[in-house]
Amino acid sequence: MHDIRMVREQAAALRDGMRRRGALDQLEPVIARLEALDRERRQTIQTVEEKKAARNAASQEVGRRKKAGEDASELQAQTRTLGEEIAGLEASLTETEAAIQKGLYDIPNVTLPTVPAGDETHNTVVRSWGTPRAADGVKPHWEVGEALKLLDLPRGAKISGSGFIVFRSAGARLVRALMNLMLDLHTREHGYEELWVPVVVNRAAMTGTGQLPKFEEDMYALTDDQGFLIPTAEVPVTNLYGGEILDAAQLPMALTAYSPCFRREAGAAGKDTRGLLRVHEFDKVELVRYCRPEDGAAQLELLTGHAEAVLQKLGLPYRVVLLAAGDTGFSSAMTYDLEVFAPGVGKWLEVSSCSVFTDYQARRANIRFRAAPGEKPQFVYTLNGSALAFPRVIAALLEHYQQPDGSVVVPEALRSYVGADSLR
RNA sequence: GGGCAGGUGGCAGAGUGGUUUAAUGCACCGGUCUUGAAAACCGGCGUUCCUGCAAGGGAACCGGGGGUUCGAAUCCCUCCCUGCCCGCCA
Repeated sequence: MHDIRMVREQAAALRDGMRRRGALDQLEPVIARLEALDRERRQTIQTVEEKKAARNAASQEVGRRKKAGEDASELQAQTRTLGEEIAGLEASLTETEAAIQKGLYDIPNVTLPTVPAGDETHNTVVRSWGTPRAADGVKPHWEVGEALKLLDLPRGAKISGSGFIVFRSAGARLVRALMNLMLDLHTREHGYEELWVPVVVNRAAMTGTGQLPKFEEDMYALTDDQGFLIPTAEVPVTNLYGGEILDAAQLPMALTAYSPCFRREAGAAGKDTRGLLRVHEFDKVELVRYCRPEDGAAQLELLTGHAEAVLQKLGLPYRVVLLAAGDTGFSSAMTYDLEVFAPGVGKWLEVSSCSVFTDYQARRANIRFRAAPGEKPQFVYTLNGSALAFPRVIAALLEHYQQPDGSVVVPEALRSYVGADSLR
């Protein structure tokens, strides 16, 4: 969420940001309305506060007279009228502020200057690592997975629905191995604190990271109780310090958590539905960082490197894509996608999305820090990235390391975790 | 799920309708004193919003929301959370 002051004082930069996302035409009415609402709000506040000051003074006078045994009924009646006027003005103020809030929720973050303008055709590959394997003869992961009895897709669909995966035997162990490999790497070598968090969160948390109110239809909601299943550990982890003021010494903060992730994928029916490419429940290790504003860009490079390190450990060829403004997520100011090559399906698969949100999320979740004692609190910058999402990594492993005899070689770094050199 | 007790500033902790601009202590910051430090003393000590070039002025905030009243931390309703007891349970 933007500060209304952004609309008031930096309207040109805001409009330019929306233009770079290709969203200005759509959002211009929202911005114009916000400008009007802001003027209206401030005017109402002035009036209401004058009346409140008058009421406060009058009420005190009533108290004084009563104490002195004098009559105050006339003054009381006047003050009552004042109170009624205040109530009316405050009701309209509440409406105005709700409208402002709603408008602000509709405006995405402004991307950093280094982000190319335009739609996804302007995404740029900034670097790549490893050599993609030639596609010939490589079977798609769902075929290998079923042949080696690592996956049981039909039974997953039976007990839960399509898009819910059952892993079994070495496949199940592979999931656990990936979790341990990634968490060990991030905690031991990258300095992250490990968290284990609830997968059910409340509406406030979902709003803090920006999933709500705009993307409610993509979330699984509990019916008998309030609450949502998290679509990513970003939600509980980023909101961990919501409403708090941190000490400067705590920054940068680096947190990591494994969690299952639940996504309805509304509107994505029929797209990449085979195998592990797009599922409703999957596992992921997430990285979250909080930092000072001046460190935002550097911290994004650092975080992206931590996600890349997992792919390098696994020996999977990948590329780093800088998303253009129009393809950058709603709350994000700059995003790198990590795409791993899966020769069986012949596609680059997105296994991570690393973003810096500037103060956009922090303002929503109200996460601040005090740079020095006595200074005013300011919003932190938040960052996050998957490192990594499991299913597509598993798909890439089953395809990239596939052998002519149908077996799959386990990459070195994973062997002690899986307890085998190859899956056969 | 039922009952009881609570939720006040960074922390502790007063305050049950009107000089409360929320006492007091601790912590923290500045100063005096000191060679330096400690102690002592003096001063400061929150967040948000509106207004103003500024100095300043004003408003709101005692778990959230609503109500009663001229006036609410204080009374009422409701929700949330914490602790304890009972019940249930992996």
